[in-house]
Amino acid sequence: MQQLLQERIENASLRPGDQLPTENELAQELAVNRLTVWQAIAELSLAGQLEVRRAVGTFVAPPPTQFVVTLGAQRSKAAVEETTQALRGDGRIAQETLISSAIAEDAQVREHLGLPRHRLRRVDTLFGVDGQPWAVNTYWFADSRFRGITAHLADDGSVFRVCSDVCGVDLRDAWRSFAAAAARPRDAELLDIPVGTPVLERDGLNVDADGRPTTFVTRRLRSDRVRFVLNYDLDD
Amino acid sequence: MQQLLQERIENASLRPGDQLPTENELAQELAVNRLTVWQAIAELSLAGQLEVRRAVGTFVAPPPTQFVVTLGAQRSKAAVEETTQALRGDGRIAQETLISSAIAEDAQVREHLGLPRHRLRRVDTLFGVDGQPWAVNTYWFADSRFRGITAHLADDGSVFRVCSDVCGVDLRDAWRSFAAAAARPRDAELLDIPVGTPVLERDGLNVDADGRPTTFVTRRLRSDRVRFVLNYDLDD
DNA sequence: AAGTGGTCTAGACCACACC
DNA sequence: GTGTGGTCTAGACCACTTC
Repeated sequence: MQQLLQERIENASLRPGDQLPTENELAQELAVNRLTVWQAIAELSLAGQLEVRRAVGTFVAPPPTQFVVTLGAQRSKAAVEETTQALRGDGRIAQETLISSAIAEDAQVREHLGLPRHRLRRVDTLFGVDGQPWAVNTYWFADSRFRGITAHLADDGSVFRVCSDVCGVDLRDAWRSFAAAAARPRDAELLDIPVGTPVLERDGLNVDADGRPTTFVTRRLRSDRVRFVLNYDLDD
Repeated sequence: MQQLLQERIENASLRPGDQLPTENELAQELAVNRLTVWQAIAELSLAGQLEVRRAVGTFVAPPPTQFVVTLGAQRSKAAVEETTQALRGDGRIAQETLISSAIAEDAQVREHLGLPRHRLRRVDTLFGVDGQPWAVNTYWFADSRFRGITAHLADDGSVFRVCSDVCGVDLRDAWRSFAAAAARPRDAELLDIPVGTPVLERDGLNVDADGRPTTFVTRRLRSDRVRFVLNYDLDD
């Protein structure tokens, strides 16, 4: 029934922005319970096909308009922070605010960083653009190397900027990885999206000027906001 | 209540693989309705934190073990099909099967391909590894350039292989883009996942030997299966 | 105040995995 | 057969937006 309802809604040839009948109307027309209608709509909403505005109505969602971040394919320097730069060039205001900073432990991060004897610090931040939440970031690094960084981050939450300007450590990218994931309850709250909504997870390892692994970063970006592009050089 | 329930489950210090109490037990213990329990579990399941085995029980999901596909950062030739190659090197059997092939239209695809006067063909395939579904692929190209391709695809669903071996067109990558998306009902059915589950969407434009845009490809990959890595050269 | 979606209860039946 | 999760109904109350 739920599936049938979804197909009906899909095939109703509605255009983006169109409003659906209310849940009560749909329930009556199709002779099903309103909860059933609600569940069908909730699924399509999670799938990004419908936009539910509480106390207003349910609408066909417009296709997402994502901001495109171009990845440096060849550069190794200065690729760090390219998102912020690109946004600035687009006339937007990017801001990173500190959420938490604490000593923590994670086996996988340790493996990436390769610092068996160091205490690790985990710093969480929220990245926003024009006042809207875009990403939750988690930074990992040896506490000893950036001692006292938390105080600075309270003023300026941009971790890489503090690493560079305050601590004098120049970072460059070693690698980055991309995957899709579901928003966990904590992500969901910070990003203002329902639990389970897709997020784009971008992990990365940064090394210092001597090539030693220094920071490991996980960003979880709202999938409706960002897309990454990798351009290939065609003149080989 | 639902949120409270989720927090309880999260903080219950359960290890991956542990089984939760049954829905009836949870409902009774917490004095809520079983439907409420079910909804809370369904959300955490969508978020990838729980694994529900129908008629068996609900378990704490193990962290995903994703296959890592390394992106060529510098190459422009032969990067096409690198996933298949990497899988083969890993001893896995990759297979692509034709789902549909038809003349179709899409404004955005047309913009990418830049072929205003050609009829476009859309080919859909399912990419599987070791018998498991991994991705749904959608290929777009000028029908005239690959006329009669459908018959060949019925035998060998690997579109790029047919383009090269049968049609004699050598493709290379111009760009690729990465985003997270939610599985639509059709994706969900083919990939054997619930609607709304995160998928990794990888679009790409391929050009022929002369650099002319030739095929546009969208892959939607199961997020629990694949992750892409971009390595940076460090010797500059 | 009226109407919308969000959540919850109580109860029922079903499909499925496992023994 | 037994117990699991999956779905559905009927009815209720709530929070929120809009007028």
